[in-house]
Amino acid sequence: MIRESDLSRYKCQTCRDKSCATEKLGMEELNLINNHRYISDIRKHTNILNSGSPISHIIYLRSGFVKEYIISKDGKEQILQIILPHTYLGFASLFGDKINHFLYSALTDLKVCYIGIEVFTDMIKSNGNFAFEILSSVSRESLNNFHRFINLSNKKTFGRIAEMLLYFSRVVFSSSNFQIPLTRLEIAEMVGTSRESTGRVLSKFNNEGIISISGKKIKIKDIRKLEKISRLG
Amino acid sequence: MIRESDLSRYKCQTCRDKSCATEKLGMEELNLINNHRYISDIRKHTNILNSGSPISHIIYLRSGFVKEYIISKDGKEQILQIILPHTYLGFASLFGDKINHFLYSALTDLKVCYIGIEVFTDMIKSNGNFAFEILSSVSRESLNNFHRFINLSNKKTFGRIAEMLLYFSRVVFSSSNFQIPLTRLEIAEMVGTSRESTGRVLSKFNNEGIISISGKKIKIKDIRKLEKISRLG
DNA sequence: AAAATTCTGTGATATTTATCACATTTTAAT
DNA sequence: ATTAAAATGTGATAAATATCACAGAATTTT
Repeated sequence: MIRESDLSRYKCQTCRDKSCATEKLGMEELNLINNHRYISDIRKHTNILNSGSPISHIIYLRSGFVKEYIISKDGKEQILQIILPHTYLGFASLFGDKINHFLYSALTDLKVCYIGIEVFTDMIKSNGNFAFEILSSVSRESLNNFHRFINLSNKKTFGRIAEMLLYFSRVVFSSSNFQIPLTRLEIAEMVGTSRESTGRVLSKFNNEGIISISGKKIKIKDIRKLEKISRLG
Repeated sequence: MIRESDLSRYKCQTCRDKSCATEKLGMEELNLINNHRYISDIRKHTNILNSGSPISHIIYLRSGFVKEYIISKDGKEQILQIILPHTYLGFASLFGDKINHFLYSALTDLKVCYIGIEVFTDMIKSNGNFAFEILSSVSRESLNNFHRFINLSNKKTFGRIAEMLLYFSRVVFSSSNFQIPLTRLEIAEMVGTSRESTGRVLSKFNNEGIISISGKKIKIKDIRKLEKISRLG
């Protein structure tokens, strides 16, 4: 781990405009963060945070994708969301009991920054506007997650897979052509079906010309049809 | 609707200690709220807020129960949570787009207070500690909801009904003996099954001596067994 | 108190989807 | 390059649960 304040590259200013919660921060505050962070590279498949561990740092994801998940009592993984670049990790837990409630694992190689939580808690208490911004972003995000989850749970397998494809195409990659960083089993864990069903539905979509898929490379060919399937539930 | 500041009963002080988000407020702030609220009585089955409407007031629930729900594209209701007395309604939406995202309907007769949202936004911006309190309470609550939801979705019908019973017994009524303010259909909408399955499972629990049920009156007789069923999924 | 509406229970049936078992392919490790 | 391990596809089967149809209760309205 490298003390970032010594380096000239990767200043926080570089990340500020990427629509993260800190985009409304002033220069002084940005410098404060800049002086209290550590950068780190994390390799694919590494476990980042464990459930139940106390939180000492917020993790800012500079590049790469992370899965947030839990393990249910019967040992199955349930993926809750994919954390995207220029987003924070573990923010929501910060204001509750300061215990991390989920598991995080790197889906790809990552570049991250660790920022001590005191930096944030101090700024929140001293800067009302910043507090309000954070409050907005936390509640918006949790509302989004909740909605996505409700949506999923009202759908049958076909609708779920369709929605997952739209999610990756729109939210994660902003492209109809992408390489999904998940195995079939992980997709299943994300939408709440079995590995086999996931594969079957994906093949069916492929045969019907809705998508073309080869391994993890996916191309969405008929987004209207996919939207329709997703709507039907 | 009655301007409450004219009355001496029902001052905000009365509600302060009921473990709501405002329990850490000072006297001045409490008075501010006190001077900017309206009380209202709402009858059972009344719709309180519609999805999509802009939020102008936070609603503090002084007594009674409210269901928070959405209507999915195929017209089915999905109950998200039961709002308990001495809790706020619509708080989470306040900090995002200020649009209400859910539907709210009175399960029982209610006593509520309407408080203009500016009162809260002003206090948040001027009082960092209050902002932090609100932040904590909002994220804790949304985390709870999320967890409850994830838990449910990992279970089969038996487990879901068991969990629902435990939820009412522990969280809502703090008693093993209660009258559930929901129809069978609403229970089904809450746990994500069909009306018929709900009834069947409830009868089965009754026949096995785990609960005794007659209409909406429920008594939990074997909580250990219920917990076990809920755990198994 | 009667009528109307809503709610509930029950059996039969259809649908959906998980599970199992095994062959094949792909990816990672030595 | 070879071996080992992980991931994927496919058919057969079983399990879970929704749906339908209707009768009887309970609740609300007039």
